[in-house]
Amino acid sequence: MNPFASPHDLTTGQESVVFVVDDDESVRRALANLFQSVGLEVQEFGSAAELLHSKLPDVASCLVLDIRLPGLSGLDLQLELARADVHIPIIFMTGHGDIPMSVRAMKGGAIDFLTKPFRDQDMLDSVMTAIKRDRERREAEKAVTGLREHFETLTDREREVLALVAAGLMNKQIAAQIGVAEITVKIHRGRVMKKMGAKSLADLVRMAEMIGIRRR
Amino acid sequence: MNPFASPHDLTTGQESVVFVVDDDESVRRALANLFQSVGLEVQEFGSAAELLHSKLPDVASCLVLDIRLPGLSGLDLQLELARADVHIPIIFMTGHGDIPMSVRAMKGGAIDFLTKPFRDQDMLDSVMTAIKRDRERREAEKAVTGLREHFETLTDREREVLALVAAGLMNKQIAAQIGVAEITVKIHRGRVMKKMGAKSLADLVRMAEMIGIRRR
DNA sequence: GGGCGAGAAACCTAAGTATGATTCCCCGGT
DNA sequence: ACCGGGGAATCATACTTAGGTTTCTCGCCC
Repeated sequence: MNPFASPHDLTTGQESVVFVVDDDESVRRALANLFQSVGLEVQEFGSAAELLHSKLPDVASCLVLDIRLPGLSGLDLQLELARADVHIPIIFMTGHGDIPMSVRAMKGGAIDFLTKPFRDQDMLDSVMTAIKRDRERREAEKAVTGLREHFETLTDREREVLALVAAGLMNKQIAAQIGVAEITVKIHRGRVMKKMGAKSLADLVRMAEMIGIRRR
Repeated sequence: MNPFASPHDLTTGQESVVFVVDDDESVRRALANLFQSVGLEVQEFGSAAELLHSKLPDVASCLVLDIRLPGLSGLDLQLELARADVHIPIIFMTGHGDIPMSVRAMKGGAIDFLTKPFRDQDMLDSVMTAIKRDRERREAEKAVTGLREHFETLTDREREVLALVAAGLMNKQIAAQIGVAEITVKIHRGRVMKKMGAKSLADLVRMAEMIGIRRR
């Protein structure tokens, strides 16, 4: 073992993990070696259940799955993850797949569907693409989550005002619409800006867009 | 022929066309009948070149392609269309395809990849999905195009001011940044609002987002 | 009592409009 | 080559409206 080994991905300069799910240990080992050779961290699983029951680290990652697995198949696992709202990119491998399978996998959002035997480089390319996509998705998600947290701290009235402000109404119009004095709208509005951490109205409008606020 | 035949899709209530590209005329006729039976308009082509050289109508539509075609293959055509920035949804059919082909097609954005023989209903489902997606894409595109047209009428200065306004700067800050008096900024700003047809600052910010305006 | 909503008064800043004027530059006509 | 017009940018003055903050006061309800 290399004492200088790092948990960080030397290729991308950021932490990332590849989850390998295959019932054949020799295949898992071979893939693990391949990924480790380019500085990627690897976790191995022998079945879909094993992966579903483990707690996945919160870093950019991807799944490398055999289609045929004991218990849940790779495609079943893909469906389960989607149902659980887990959007980790998936790369499928198969020795005996068919076209409908590959189409189903790709429609389900898979990054790639490789037929064995495949070239190591093809697998690496797909994994790199997958991890890059996951990193981007995580960043986007993080931004929205942060906004939503701030949004949670708003009172009902403040949310109402936010929606109308984002819709472009003037304070007096908002006041008429919700039946309060204009000064009250100003106070709510000021609180909304502070709570949301918006530095300008433009900022606030963009935030409202991101968390999908619209007037009913 | 039904004298009450309409150019409008009876199923979706909106005009739409299916382009069928296959070198086998009997296949084309069969597909055309299938699509017409549910009220879809159909145009047939014997080769990729035929389709590329014809002017496609500007309505929600999709492509049904055989992978194997004389001249450009279905996959080549997909690539050509993407290069030409034509984003019409594609459904592939094949009698002798393989997994890498289907994966390539799906990665290229295909809606589906059907192996012959397929059930009529599967084809219809895919076509309906494709047309729905195209209609949505067209609507989104139309909105952005309209905005861009308005944006084109702005002078350089006005665009500069728009970018800074959308970034949330105050008039005085914008004035300092571009080295003019605050009153001048106000004038530009007013013109921007008028030319863009924005009814409020919130409106303008959303427009700027849509056409991808950001401060350098 | 404390959080929340509402609001009055006072005050200040920011934004928007109207009018008029100046300068620069390009374009077309003579 | 000379002249006039028009668009664009700039700015001043003068006002009006909108937005925002602070302080204090109520009323409500858990």
